[in-house]
Amino acid sequence: MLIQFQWLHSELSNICKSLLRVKQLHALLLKTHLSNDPFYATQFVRLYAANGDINSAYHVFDKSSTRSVFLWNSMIRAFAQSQRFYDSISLFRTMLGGADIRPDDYTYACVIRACADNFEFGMLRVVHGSLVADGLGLDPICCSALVTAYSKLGLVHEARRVFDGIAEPDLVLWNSLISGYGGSGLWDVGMQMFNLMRFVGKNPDGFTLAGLLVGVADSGRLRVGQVLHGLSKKSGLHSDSHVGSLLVSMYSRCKYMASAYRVFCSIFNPDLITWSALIAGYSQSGEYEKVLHFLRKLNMENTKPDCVLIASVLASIAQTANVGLGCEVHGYVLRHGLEPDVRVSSALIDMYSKCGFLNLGICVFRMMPERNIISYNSVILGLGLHGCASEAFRMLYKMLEQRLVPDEATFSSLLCACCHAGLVKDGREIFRRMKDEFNIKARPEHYVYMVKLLGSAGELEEAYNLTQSLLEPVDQAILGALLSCCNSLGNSELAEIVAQQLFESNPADNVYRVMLSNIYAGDGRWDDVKKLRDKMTGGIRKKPGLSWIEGSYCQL
DNA sequence: CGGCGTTCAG
Repeated sequence: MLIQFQWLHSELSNICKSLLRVKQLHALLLKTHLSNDPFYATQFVRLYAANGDINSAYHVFDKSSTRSVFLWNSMIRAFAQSQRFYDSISLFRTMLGGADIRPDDYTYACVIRACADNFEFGMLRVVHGSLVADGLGLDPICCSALVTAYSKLGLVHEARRVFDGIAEPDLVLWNSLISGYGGSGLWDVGMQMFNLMRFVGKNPDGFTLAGLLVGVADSGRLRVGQVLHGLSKKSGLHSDSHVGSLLVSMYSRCKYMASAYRVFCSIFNPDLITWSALIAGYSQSGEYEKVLHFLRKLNMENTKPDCVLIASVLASIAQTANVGLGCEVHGYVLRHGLEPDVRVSSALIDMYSKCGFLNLGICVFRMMPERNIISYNSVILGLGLHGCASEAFRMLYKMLEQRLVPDEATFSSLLCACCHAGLVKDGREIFRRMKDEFNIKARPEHYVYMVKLLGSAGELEEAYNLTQSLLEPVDQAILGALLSCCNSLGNSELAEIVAQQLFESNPADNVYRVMLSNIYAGDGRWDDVKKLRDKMTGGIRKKPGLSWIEGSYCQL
């Protein structure tokens, strides 16, 4: 018997990756007098959960007569990590209700994280109150979990209040707050906290720099990013894989691909995420041939692209309308079973419809096991771009039936559909519903579509009134769209007014002067053309346009 | 058994 237990111990300490093996070991344990030992129960809860059998995990927990804190914590964590938030919370409540055992810092850390992951603000408040009542209000682990959770829910001020309650925050707590500011777009406050942290004598680690870099990369502040780059070099943290990836990503988002590549090269053994950051950078900067080049290089390293990388490669293929390549990637997706992934499928839909193969995009959409708002938006945009406005609207209603909430991009696609089909009435109506019914504030892109829609229907006055109802400064894209409508309708009086507004906000840009000059020319007002041309200094040379489509004309 | 950081799709 003893030999068997030693053997069991060593099996348990190995990572048990087979559910069958776990079941065999468990059956063996049940035959012994140790089956009631909370230590073994805890081990099996974890093993079952790690192998995806949450029901068996709960069975073990449920049948245990003596339950240690470890056992409770493991079960709560198992539920939380299997996306069963309500089961994990109800177990936590049971624990609170029972008199014999109290949650400890481990329990709270897990529950707090689960609340944040599920955006359960009300529950987070309850948990926070409860941990204070349990005397853990100043516990460093609970506090850093709270700081992260509040920040994730967009309540950085709450996070700050927790932080300020601690007399001597440890490094993790500093890092949590700094990441919280970074993730909430307040990178400058994050930098202030960072300086304060160094002032009180704490040395930053990789987490600190990563937290700062996330915010700086999002805001595209190249100078600050460069300072952080220097700082990470000085402390030897640039070789940290997370910091390295973030530096690549930061330079990529600033469109500084040469620097991004230099950082990439300085990383000893770049992982898939670092590669993806670089390749995504080339994709977003429009250097599409580099995307393929590095994809091939990655292939030679014997590393397989994952869903995230495939999605960004597909986005760059969509931009170049290279459907042959898109099909190759689709083949890769099918061979590796990546099609069920919403990110991959949404990117495929977009790629096919931007390449001119709407039907193939719709096929992918129909095959999807689960669809989210992005999948619907992709297919709505595809339909709209191909002039199928009524199908686009039908898709909106299907999406609403699935209880998905449309966002700004949904309405952008619908307005695009109305523009392509010339549906002025439906465009006006959906624009109104977006604001009144769905409480979405119209963004510049929505106004651009509305102006185009009204302008192309000859409703110039209504389009002009719409732009004048906006707060100053009006986005140039909106006024530019209006000016372009004036051009096609030959209305030089309104064009003058609109162009004047554009010149005031952006005196250096000659694009709109050229447009106005063309409108004058169309009216035969050559004196005005000359006056305008004289005001233009510097280059007014047009960049040559490039366009190509591969294979779009073959019928499938 | 724990608290902080990395790539992506419309």
